[in-house]
Amino acid sequence: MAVTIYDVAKRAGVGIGTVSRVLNGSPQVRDETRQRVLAAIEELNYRPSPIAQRLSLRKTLTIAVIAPFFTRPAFVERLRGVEATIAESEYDLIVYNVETTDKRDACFHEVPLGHKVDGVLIISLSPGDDDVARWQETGVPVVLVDAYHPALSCVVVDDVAGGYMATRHLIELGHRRIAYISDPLVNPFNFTSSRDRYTGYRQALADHDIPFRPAYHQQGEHGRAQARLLTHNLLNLDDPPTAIFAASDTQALGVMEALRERGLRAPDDVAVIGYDDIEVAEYLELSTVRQPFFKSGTLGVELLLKHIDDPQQPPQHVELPVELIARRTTVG
Amino acid sequence: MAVTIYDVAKRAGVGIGTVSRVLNGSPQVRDETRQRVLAAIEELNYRPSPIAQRLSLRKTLTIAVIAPFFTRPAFVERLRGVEATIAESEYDLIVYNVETTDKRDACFHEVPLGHKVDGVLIISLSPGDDDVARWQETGVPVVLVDAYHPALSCVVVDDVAGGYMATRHLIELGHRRIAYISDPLVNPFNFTSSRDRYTGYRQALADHDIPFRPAYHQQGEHGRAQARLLTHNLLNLDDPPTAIFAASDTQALGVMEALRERGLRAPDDVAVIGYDDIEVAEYLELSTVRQPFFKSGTLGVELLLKHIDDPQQPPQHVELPVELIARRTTVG
DNA sequence: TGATATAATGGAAGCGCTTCCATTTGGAAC
DNA sequence: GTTCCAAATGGAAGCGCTTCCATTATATCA
Repeated sequence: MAVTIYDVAKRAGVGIGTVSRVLNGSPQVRDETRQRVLAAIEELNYRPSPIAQRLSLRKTLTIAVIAPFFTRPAFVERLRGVEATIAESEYDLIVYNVETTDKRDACFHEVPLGHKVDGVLIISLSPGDDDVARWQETGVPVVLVDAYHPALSCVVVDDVAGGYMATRHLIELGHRRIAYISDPLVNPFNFTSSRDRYTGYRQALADHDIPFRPAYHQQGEHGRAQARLLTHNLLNLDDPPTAIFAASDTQALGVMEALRERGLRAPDDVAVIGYDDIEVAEYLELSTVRQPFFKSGTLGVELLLKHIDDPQQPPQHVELPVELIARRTTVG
Repeated sequence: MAVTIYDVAKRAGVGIGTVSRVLNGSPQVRDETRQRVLAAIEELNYRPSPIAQRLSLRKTLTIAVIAPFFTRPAFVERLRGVEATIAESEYDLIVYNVETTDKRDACFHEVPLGHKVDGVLIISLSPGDDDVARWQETGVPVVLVDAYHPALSCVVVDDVAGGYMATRHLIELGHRRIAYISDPLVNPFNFTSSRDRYTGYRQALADHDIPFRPAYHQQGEHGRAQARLLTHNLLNLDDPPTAIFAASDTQALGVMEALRERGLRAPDDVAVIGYDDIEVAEYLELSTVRQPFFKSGTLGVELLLKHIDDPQQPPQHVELPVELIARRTTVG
């Protein structure tokens, strides 16, 4: 059926060991022999079986990415970075999309144990100590992107600084009544970014002697629709905010939608700033905090490959900078 | 090191054949024996090696998806459908992102030949006859989503009908000067959707006795920025269009941007309709043509699995319906 | 020219499974 | 207690590689 190394060996009149050596670029093959083998490979259109190689090498040569694709719009950009880096390596990329906590738990349990992959990259999902302990035992390296655990290599952005930046930006524009709309700070997926940005928000307020008003922090399920409702809550207050910081651009869209429904405009009536700098933010002239998605993906893979090469490698924590992008919805 | 089937066999006091039978749910194992084996598996926390299974079974149990992730925003939704369906099967999903023609050619050449996958799903990329012929020889089934080839199973939407629908919608609103902005009809990736929608556009015009004006068809590289420039071209005409049909929502954003720059509004000054119904279209109240992305992904995988199960399966061509979504930018 | 070191080569063993075939076991029927 | 058949089981072979070790060819030196 398929051409094997034996066929090539026979055709070239050599042993299979020699063919293997040629395949793997071993220097100890006479040049003339190498040519003969190469010719046989060519003539038979031979391709070594990756499965057999992997069994023999005791490596899977594949890396898994576990991510909540779709609950986070910016995910694609990160995945793109991941794919680009893996494509340059000898590894294959296999992906698991997590949209429910059940699937997450299943992935956390099975993926690193299944002898299926040499390493795991987890995006935006925070494992528990028990998960991490279990993974350590298997010896399969795990790297986190946009999530944190002290025992694992992580690539994060400084969301506290980002939250601070966005809030300070609004303060510097003269706002004092500043609201924050976010995902639930405590949520089943344990997404931490909303929480960190909240911390930055609170710090900025404190540093500028603006008292925090609990009613100005509205949390609800991620998404535009929910953010719209939360915004209406805010605008119904006796003392509505003059500026709203949304924990993501998607949510900022919901804010804008609510404003539109009330005939209000940004920034004149209410200033709005989002987070992520997703594709449409520029078109909408939405102020935001940009984070380096692509870069975080490439960096995550690079760290993971390092851990695969050298399992002794101590965990490394990389923090990527965020950048304030001031556009019309805050500065007019 | 790792626990193997031999360890389990020894522990359970049975032969490896029996362990394998238990693993694969063979009925011919005495119940008491099965319990003993199961217990041993549990105690040793054994997981069979997928690699060894695959080598033995002569199957890779993996499926490749080749797609231009990022040049097409709606891709994520399709990938989501693909992942969801594969996750229910015993297969793994490995992804290749194609952003250049070189990478595409490399993928087209190597992926189906490499003994790496049992099947290939290609999204939005049209292979040539030579590619297809080569694939047929290898016996690895290939299914196309959002692309077409007579010899392959395909899942497509009726883009001609979609283009027709959008154009007729504008005509019914009283427009006669209707422009079309699209990707280059002839392009290195051989994307066909712009071309098909163009065909629909031309047909609708013809059916309603509206002469086609070449200047009303503007083509340029995909993307918002380019569409914006093309729109300015249109608006600079002596006789500018009163309605613009953009081949994608992304491009429609560029159209809207250009209108905004000129102080024009949709639909009063110029009506605008896009294509795809991407996430933000609703927020922007953009009229558009919706296509079932998720469904196309699931269907593509289902077809592929069928071909893997039965290689004799003749190619099947599925056409999914599109739907006109009329919103503010056309109907006010 | 022969002895010896070195480079090149062949191929068995082993990676961890599945499966087939031979063998054993357990009962049913007498 | 036998006989016989079906069910249950053990384990060798084989999947297609890599690698190690033994062997052979080639080169070097005296």
